[in-house]
Amino acid sequence: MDLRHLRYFVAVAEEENIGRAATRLHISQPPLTRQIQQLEEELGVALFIRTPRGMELTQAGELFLEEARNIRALVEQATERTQRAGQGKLGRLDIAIFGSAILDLIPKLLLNFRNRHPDVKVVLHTMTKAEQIEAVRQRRISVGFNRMLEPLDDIVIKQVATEGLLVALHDDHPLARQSVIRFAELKDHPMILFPTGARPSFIDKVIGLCIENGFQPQISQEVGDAVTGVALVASGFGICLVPESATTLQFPGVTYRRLTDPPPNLLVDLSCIYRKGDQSPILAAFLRTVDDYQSAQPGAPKT
Amino acid sequence: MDLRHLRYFVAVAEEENIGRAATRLHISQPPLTRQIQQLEEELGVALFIRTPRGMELTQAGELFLEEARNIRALVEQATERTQRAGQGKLGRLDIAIFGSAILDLIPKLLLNFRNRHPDVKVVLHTMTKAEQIEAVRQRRISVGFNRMLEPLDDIVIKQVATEGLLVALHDDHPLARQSVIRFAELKDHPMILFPTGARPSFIDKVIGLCIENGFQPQISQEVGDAVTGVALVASGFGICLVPESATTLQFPGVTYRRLTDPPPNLLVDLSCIYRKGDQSPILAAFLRTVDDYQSAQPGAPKT
DNA sequence: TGAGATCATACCTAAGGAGTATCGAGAAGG
DNA sequence: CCTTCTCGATACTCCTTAGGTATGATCTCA
Repeated sequence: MDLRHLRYFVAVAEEENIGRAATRLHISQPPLTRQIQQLEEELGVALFIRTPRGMELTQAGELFLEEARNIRALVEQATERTQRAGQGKLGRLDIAIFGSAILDLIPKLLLNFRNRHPDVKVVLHTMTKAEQIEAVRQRRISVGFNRMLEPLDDIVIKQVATEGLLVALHDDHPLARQSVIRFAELKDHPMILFPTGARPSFIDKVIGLCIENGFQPQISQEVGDAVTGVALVASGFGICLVPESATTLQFPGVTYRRLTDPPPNLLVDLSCIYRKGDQSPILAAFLRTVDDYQSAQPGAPKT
Repeated sequence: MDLRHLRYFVAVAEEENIGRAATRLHISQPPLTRQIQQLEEELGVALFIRTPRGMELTQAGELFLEEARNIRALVEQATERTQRAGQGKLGRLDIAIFGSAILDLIPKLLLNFRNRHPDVKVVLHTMTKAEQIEAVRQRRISVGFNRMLEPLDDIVIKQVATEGLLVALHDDHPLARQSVIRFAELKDHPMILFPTGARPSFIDKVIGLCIENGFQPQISQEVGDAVTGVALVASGFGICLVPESATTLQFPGVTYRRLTDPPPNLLVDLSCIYRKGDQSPILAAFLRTVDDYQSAQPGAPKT
């Protein structure tokens, strides 16, 4: 049996007349007669009763008509859904984020993407950098977001944004009286550092900056992520260097101050990674969303 | 697209290797390659990623695999169900019966039929003789049961059984003391007759017999069916001639007596009618059940 | 009885599915 | 590092079979 047989059968059943059905199918009558005979022979069942006035469905034929319509609808739906999936409009996208970096940019990106592709299910996973790389390799996730990534053979790193560094201070902290602060002034103030774990990371950036400015940081506490760090600032544990996006966190008693040093050194990146050679149309659509978002932003990227 | 495409696609998806899939499908590798390409081209979607080790489904491919399996299962189910319908094992059978003649034989026939064809839905309709003939012509019913049918061009009459006549009497009735009764003895005893309405019918048979035996029946009451007639006998309205099968009705105060006259005249038929040329396999199966039932009965048919 | 439908049959053409042979690209192994 | 193996893709041929035209067989209806 063939989908053609079903199409022809439905036409004949609806027209109750082979000639008219043939016209409707844009073929001539004899081949249609033969296709119907063939179908009946294959099923071993009479689907029609031939009358002098045309073709009349048998009971079995009526049943088969229902089924045939069902099948044809299912086929149509399958092609349509598959095409949508092929255009990245239907399916699932697994994204990994790190600790607390979900602060500003990433929620906006996700929102954009979901508006454009409402039928793609976005699943978020929290992973460390090493876990993300492993998960991308094993295809458990399609995209991972992280900072300070180092080049790898099988993984593409796409810079999404660069952010400046701010100092988070308690309102009562002496430096909080200054509207701007030079990095060197941070010397001797107890400092909260993050994240613990995977190297190289934001923590190394901060320590490096301290050494460049001629001092060893006085470590008050090491914590897992920016949220915890800022929470400790609120409790008076010390100061904490954070990326700009952390200002979304408004803790009572915490103020953020800009650093006056020339920016090149004071920038930290946010990038995403994905498997080199990944052809997934959903990934492609997501990366397109990222690009579009960047070009819509004024102070943004360097692709 | 074609069911062949689906079959091939599923095989390749399952084997993850065109060569192996081709072997499984009993074709060679190149045509399979082309069919898959064709399918992808028609859908406008890459279903597989070609790797040096074989074929790997894309996300769209995975979706399409599900759909394809669905469709194939549905096709299989459709052919199977249609074949069963063609053998009269699946579907619906509309049967008409008259008034109260459902007394003995018909329930047994229906029970037999339902045991053999559990997936055929039997729908019973109560109709008069004329309604049955009309309904058979219009195909609202497939079979009708009735008595004393007269030949028609477009309808087949199949005799199902012949039954003798009995007299239903009240226990107190003088004739009830005799173990057997001659028909002529019924003279002058008030008689309940049925059915009213459509002619010719059982009532005419009874009146005919009275006249043959030299008397006009003394009509006490005309009623619609045997059940009502016997109920009136119980209430002392008179005697009532009924077919044998009415003995299933056991009313308090009612006894049945055999008539001693030679039988040929005292027989009444039960027949079924169906449309001449009706090819329905369900009808055929039902008629087969009737035949089998008759040949299983000792004192039965004359086909 | 003849005209008009309707489905079935006979025969031809050509589209396309399947086969064989072969290529090209990676992966594996000495 | 080069050979060999595996896998999918391509080129070309063959033959099945869907579709076309012409015609036949029935039945209805005027």
